[in-house]
Amino acid sequence: MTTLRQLAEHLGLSPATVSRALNGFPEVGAKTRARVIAAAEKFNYRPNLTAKKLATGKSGMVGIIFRAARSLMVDPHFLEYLAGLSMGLAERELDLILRHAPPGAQLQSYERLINSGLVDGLVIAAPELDDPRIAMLMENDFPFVVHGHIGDHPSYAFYDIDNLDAFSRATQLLLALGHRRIAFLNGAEGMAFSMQREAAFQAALAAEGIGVPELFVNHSEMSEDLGYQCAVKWLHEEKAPTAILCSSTLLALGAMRAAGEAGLTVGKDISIIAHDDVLPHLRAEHFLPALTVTRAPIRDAGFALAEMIHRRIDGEAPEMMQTIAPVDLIVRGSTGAVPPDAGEPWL
Amino acid sequence: MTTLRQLAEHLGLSPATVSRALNGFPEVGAKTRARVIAAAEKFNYRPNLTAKKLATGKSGMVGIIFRAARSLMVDPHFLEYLAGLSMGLAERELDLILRHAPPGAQLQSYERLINSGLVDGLVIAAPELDDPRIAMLMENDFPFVVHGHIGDHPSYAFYDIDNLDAFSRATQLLLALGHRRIAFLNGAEGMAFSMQREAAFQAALAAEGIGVPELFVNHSEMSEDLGYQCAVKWLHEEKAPTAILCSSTLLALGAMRAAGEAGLTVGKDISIIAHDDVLPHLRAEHFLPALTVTRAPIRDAGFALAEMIHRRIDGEAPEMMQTIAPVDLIVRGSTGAVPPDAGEPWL
DNA sequence: TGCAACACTTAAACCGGTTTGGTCATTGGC
DNA sequence: GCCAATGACCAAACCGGTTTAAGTGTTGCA
Repeated sequence: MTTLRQLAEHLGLSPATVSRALNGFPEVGAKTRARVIAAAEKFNYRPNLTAKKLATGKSGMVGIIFRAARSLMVDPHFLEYLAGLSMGLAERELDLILRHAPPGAQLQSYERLINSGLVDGLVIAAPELDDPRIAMLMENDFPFVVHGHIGDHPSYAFYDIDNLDAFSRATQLLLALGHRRIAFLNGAEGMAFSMQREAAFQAALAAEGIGVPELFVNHSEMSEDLGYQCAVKWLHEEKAPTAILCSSTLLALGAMRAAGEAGLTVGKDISIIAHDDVLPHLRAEHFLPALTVTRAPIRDAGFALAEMIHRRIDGEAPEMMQTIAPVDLIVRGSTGAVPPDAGEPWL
Repeated sequence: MTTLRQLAEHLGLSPATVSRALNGFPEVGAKTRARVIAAAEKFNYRPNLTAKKLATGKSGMVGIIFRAARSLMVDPHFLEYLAGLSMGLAERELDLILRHAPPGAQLQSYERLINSGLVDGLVIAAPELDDPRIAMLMENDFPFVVHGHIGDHPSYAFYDIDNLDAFSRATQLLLALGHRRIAFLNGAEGMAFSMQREAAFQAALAAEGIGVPELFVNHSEMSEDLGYQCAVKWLHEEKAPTAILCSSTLLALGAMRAAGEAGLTVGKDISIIAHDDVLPHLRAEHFLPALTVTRAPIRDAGFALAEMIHRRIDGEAPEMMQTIAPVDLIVRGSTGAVPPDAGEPWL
């Protein structure tokens, strides 16, 4: 490993000049700069990032903390999110440090990470109401960005999708097809996005003058078998739903399995629609029948947040960085007109 | 942010003594140490990791590089692997830095990362025959561990599962049930594990005096729809397989969908068995029927590799760290005796 | 009492970069 | 021809820890 000093000595220059030459400072002569760059190339010189960081005070790294149990990490969406984030950061020559924190010690983990000076900024996900992490970061004036948001005008930088619009339109589509008994396989209780989605769903139903019994709104993590189990239960009810709205394609996959098993043809006997975060290994368009979805690749969120945290680290104000991304509605074969004899609403 | 020097000044001690007191050196007086620790606590002192790293030469970080296109990152298994790794590292107070590299610039990315001095060690996955990354790391004498292995006695530290045993036993189970037309939905071509698995499969068949046409051994990435598509194709053949062996539960999920669609009852008309890396959101025991599998949680690999890289960084020799983990065979409902009229082997 | 050994503590160098505050030649204007 | 401005470079301080080598002050033994 070549050091700056070795390079300088070899060139008969001072470390200061070499440093400036490589970092593009104007006060270096053109031929000197050329010599320096050539030598750096030749010796395969890479500045020691640790030293650089200590000198500049910038680490060039952003942190992300995940908790293990019952959380994002078991959720395959997290991987796509991480992929986008990581690729976005790579473009900006930032590194991602991924740290695990036990569920009990969340806040403490964040504090340790920022106090250690290891990272310039943080990316956090799944904000809660009065999130203590956010409060702490604001108080310390530490740069961070959030995936998701709560409230109308939070004072932090965030990226979210338009959950309200997505689930309004999805519900309206089912209503327009004549469905009156629409069940909802939602995400985990208490998550911001779940709440937004349910609000949209309920509002769309209410606009049509109908409602849904609590039984038919399920909150759970988003996995295939939880979707399946819940759907099985619903399909055994006397007044079974004629349509199921799902917060995730994984839930929809389970629901479709339950429907098939119950002898129902999806898209005809029962309609299924889901929100699709786009998991490359499990694509909605390859479901059978192809799944009608509201679509917003979660990888995009990662990309966007990478850019945001970069700008935040550079000192830009968070108020300019609040994105609510639009969501596409893609109608495919899994939704169809309600069967003629099953139009009775529950409420 | 309190610094060591501030702490020292406050205590009326030199930075050297404070540093020693906090790091447990024996030459510090007991009462002095107590005072120092109390003060550190009080001021919420956290050593600046960057400075520490520069001084000691150890960064306390290990790196993992993933490539995006067509690779692990789209593979949900990677997430579980990452979870295990990250949790294992956290226990050892090591951090994980996750870097993305474009498919074309793999080797270069590894070189940059180790030259920058950012990480003490690397974890690499999916080794290839004569892997240039491994050659480079060996040459630079840089600590690294590998997920998977090639050849009988590689000279690096690695963790792998016993693919040969797993796929031998899986194939033998199907043979014992009377199956003679067994197709194989394998992982991507050229991957070490795919090759090992196919070798085991072919050897088990050969031991019974039978074979399998090339058509019925498919290599692909491990996703639900690729499994589905391939299985559909197979089930339309005149001499369709009576059993399908899968390299992943995702492939099996697709195969089961294809079977159901073709009107076949899984476990009776057709048997399906898979290797299960244990994806928490998609559990084999919740398939319908429950999936017979060879089982080895990939999260365990992450844990094990975290410990290994820690020991490698501490200077331990790689020869002592070569684990081939056993695999469980769990028989469930997706495998059953071959149907009476379909026993003819292909070859 | 004198000297060595021992237990603590400290000053200063170091890790490898960046950055401040010069120095020394040129160059240009008048 | 003189002085100031400019361009190109360098010495040294700095970031915040660790570590070596060099003290201190106290104790133990002759």
